[in-house]
Amino acid sequence: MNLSASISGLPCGQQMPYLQLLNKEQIELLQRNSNVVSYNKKDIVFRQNTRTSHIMLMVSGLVKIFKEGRSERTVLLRLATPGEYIGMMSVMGDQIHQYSATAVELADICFIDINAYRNVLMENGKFSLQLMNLISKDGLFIFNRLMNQTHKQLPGRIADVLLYFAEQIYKQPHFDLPLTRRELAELAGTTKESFIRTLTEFKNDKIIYLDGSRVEIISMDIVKTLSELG
Amino acid sequence: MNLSASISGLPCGQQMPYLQLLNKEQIELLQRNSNVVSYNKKDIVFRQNTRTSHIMLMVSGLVKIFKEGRSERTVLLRLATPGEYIGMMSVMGDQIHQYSATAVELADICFIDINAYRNVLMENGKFSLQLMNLISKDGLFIFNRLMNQTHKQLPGRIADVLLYFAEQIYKQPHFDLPLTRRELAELAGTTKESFIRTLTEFKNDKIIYLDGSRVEIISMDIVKTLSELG
DNA sequence: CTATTGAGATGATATATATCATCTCGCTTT
DNA sequence: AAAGCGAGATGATATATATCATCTCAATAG
Repeated sequence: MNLSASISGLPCGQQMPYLQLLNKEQIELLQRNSNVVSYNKKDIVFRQNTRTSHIMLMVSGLVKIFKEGRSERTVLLRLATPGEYIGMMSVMGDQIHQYSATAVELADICFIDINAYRNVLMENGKFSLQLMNLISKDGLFIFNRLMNQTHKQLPGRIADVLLYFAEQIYKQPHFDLPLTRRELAELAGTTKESFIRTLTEFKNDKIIYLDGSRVEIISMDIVKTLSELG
Repeated sequence: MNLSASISGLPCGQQMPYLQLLNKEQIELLQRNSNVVSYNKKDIVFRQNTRTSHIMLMVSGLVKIFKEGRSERTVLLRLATPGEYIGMMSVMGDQIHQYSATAVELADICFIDINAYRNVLMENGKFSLQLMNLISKDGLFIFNRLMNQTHKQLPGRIADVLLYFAEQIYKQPHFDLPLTRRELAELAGTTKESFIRTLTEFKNDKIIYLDGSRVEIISMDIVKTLSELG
């Protein structure tokens, strides 16, 4: 855990999904066994191949989840936003983190003791089923992203990245990219150079407005078509 | 559901994972609400984009799970063997099958009523946690496969396919491939031609013995090295 | 205040692998 | 028995994108 991360006594508050399915005792149990940790930009939250220690829930900020391979090859799987669990699949799977996470911007993350959480799961079937639903959806999502990477070519993948920010992260067609070109390339499954080139083409073709990290999608239709045609 | 599939009255028997965590009533509830269906080679078990209807558990045989894209592009995700659930992530996720499944060889599959199964999950926390563990592992597995496809080049991916059969499916270095070259290519994320070429190179380099569908891995070390180097 | 570093950008070139075109062989169909 | 068909195999060619090489510019460091 990074030294610059600071521990605050705040409870996890309202960010936990399906909180309404828990009773008072269960909520209190979780709150007694959780605390919020703040991470500065670029701080490491957890590292691939380390043991899982807590359930982690995003309270605020933005965190990138990525898989690091030998020799620089890293794949950016997704960005996590407030209200999302991170590393849940590894916690529930084989207890070893299968990917790493670092803060993209100032982020507060709620750490919940695994045993307390498991106890709640054990005695609350509805909550448990909903968590299963979340894990499954999360799996299917990353899944689709990787499938697209494998079988779409560049323009389609770049379009996917733009749609990801517009639809999933910022929920509007104008936004500032929170990542470097290199990271964006890792998200699209390509190289920095190829990413830049293709994005520049989009700009020249007036599909998007582009200035530094500022992006404005001019023709959402064309972006969607590019994504669909692959 | 395919016409040539025949329904037998047999219960799912001993194939269900973590059966020992269930009590007598729970086992009986599941057995009353399940039946085994047989599928012949090439029969469709379920089709992508259809609604999920049952929990499905492999009793015997071999089934391929794949994603079909427009224009022939299909990706073979994995093969399912006895004791494995199929389509579980979709059932627990958004209730729409995200991929298709067909029998590769004669297969018996146990269909369990979703509601009965959910009831058991709701009242049995330990069983529920184990299922979460299975779903998570399944997700992590397919992840790794797709990641490898995205970031390894051909020889590494072909080596992965050989290791998949040797280690996961048949658990021995000599086996008969149950799939056509085209399907194997879909499993490796490449084309039939490229797959054949690379496999032939392996043969010429005496890394494997190859005759039709018969494969014998001569140098497991080299195959593993190829897989690791990507 | 100069020097260094890293991000962004763009052109030239290399290369892995897809695509296209055949050919054979065994099997099913008529 | 002839004809058609799909799987496997192999060569020739095309092409998307990675790689390598520069250049600029702004930010950070000494």
